Amino acid sequence: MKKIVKITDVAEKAGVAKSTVSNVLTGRKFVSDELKAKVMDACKELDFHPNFYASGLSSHKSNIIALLLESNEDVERPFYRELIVACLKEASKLGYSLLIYYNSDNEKLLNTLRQGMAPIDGAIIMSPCVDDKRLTQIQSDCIDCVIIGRPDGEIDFNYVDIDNIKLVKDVCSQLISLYGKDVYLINSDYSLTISRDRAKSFKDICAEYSIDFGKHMFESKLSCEADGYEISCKVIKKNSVFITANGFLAAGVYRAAAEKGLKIGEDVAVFALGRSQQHGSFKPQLSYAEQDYGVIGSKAVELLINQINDGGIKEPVLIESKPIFTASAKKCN
Amino acid sequence: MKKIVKITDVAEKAGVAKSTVSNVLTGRKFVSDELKAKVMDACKELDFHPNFYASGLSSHKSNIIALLLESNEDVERPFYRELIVACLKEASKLGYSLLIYYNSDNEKLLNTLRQGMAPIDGAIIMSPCVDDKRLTQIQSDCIDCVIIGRPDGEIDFNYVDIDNIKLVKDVCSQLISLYGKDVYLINSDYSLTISRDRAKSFKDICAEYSIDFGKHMFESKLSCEADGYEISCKVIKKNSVFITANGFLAAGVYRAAAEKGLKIGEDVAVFALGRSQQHGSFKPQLSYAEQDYGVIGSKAVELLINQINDGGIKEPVLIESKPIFTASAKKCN
DNA sequence: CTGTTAGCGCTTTCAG
DNA sequence: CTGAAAGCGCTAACAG
Repeated sequence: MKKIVKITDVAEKAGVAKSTVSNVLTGRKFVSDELKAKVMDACKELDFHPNFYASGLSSHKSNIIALLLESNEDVERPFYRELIVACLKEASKLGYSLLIYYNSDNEKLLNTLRQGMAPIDGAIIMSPCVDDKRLTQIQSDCIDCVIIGRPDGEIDFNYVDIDNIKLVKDVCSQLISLYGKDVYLINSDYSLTISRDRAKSFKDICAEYSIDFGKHMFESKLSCEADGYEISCKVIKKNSVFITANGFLAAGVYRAAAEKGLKIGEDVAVFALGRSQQHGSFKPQLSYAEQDYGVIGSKAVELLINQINDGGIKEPVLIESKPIFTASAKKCN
Repeated sequence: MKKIVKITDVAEKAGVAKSTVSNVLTGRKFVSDELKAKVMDACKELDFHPNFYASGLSSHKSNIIALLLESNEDVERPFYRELIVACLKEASKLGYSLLIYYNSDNEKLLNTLRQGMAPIDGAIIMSPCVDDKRLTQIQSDCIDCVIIGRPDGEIDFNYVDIDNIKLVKDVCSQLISLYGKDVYLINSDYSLTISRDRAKSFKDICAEYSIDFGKHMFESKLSCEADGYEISCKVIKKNSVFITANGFLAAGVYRAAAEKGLKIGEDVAVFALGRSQQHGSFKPQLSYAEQDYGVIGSKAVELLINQINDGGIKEPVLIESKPIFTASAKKCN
């Protein structure tokens, strides 16, 4: 075991003060070029490398950011793979390493956010991880955080989210212009902020086109095929348009249409906003919103590191997603 | 900013010694259940959480392992995505978090391995990252490491690698039994340990089947299509078998066969050991070795954490890969 | 700019 | 088990 060379040794070797060495290394105070060179030389000669824990203990800086993933999420999903790699690339571009916490129990996960509990300067939190009460509680002495997915309620965090409002608006306008005004939104559970965003946007559209919002918007707590079927059965007719929260609900619409002898794409248009099922298995192919998960990750990292450096600037980022119109809305092509 | 609660506060609250609190928390010394309970209660009440840097400074334990990726590697490749996720899952299963270093310059990357330079208990190193001289040099006061890919030379590190010896042996035997003994290995650069492993294995096969190793094994420094073409042109005939280091070389063999009017799969068999090109573009489809990158990652993590806990046990792990025989070796099906 | 000094919060040791 | 005290290696504050 080699003797550990410390800052004192360097100072001695270079013939300067210990604090000067520290100042050179951290760059926090001005040091003349001459002394700087001396110090650097001594560092090289002695093969000195600062101790991470010691400098962290006094400076509380690690150049590491964390990505917090809840244990109940399946990191095998392509979404996570993309997200992780994007965060990694962006972080390293900005001079940070990426520490991933996963699968530890969620309370521990959140404790990680307290000052000094983990070797991190900031953290990116996947939204399902956010237990609102607990976060609010921790928030007081918390490190910098960025949330992926819009946080619920009044929590004062920066976040990156899909621009659901714009997506619903764009998709609706497009479909209405081609199929007419008999458009329905089959939404998911209202407890999700995403559902409320979609509803809000749809309400605006309804106002614009004089559509009766109350009769054209449905909430499906379970977001299952059966719900999609049941809901659409009641209203489906030629030239109906269904915008569903996900593929399961869309599958229900497909069944309803088949039963009524309506052809998807020709007579009825279907569009799924979220991806929760193999879209490939739909016949005709299901229209959907394409998300660039990589952008979400890199934006989140960028935002976080800005926040770490510049202090508390809060400016949420919304990522546009791209509607892909396929055979299930063929008039759009 | 809330007052930071420290171990002293807990001790006071619980009415015990500071050192007792530490002993309870670290579990290094026996403490009676009664006191333990008192301490735990006090921790809860005061919402105490140990400071990472401070405990690291004295204990040098972080429960974090690192994955070191060289900057010149493209983490977008599926291989890395799989590897990262597999490491993450395995690490968290064993109670560790995963810190990924990427894109910093390689010297810094390696310095990370020194004791106390980074908040990590061990590291997994992707093999291309290993500058042998430097590693040997660092090795003396280095944290626990596992290398993915067999390290070159006499470096005393644990590693996880593909079982190239077995792969070549299996593929050769299979092909020889169906196409005959006119089998050729078009190998890549001998400076790679993987090439030497393949050659070694092929030599054994040659001995077993009385094949002239010198005339049946070729080294291609560039591993390009042109090399594959040139080399195979000289020897190709009906019932020849070509085992190539990668898809580029295989492409050359395809061209040579086409020129001689030999049908791939029927008259000539081709098998690519490594994946370095879109195998999908080959007609007929190219046979290849399928690797489970996830297994590589999780084995590496397992090995590393064993090493961290049990000390210096060194037992390299070889991962079997699975030959996939497609149309380019159709007799095998 | 120097040089000293006082921490950072925890672990460890050692005598009681 | 307690209690005091000595570090871990660095940063930061302050008087010179």
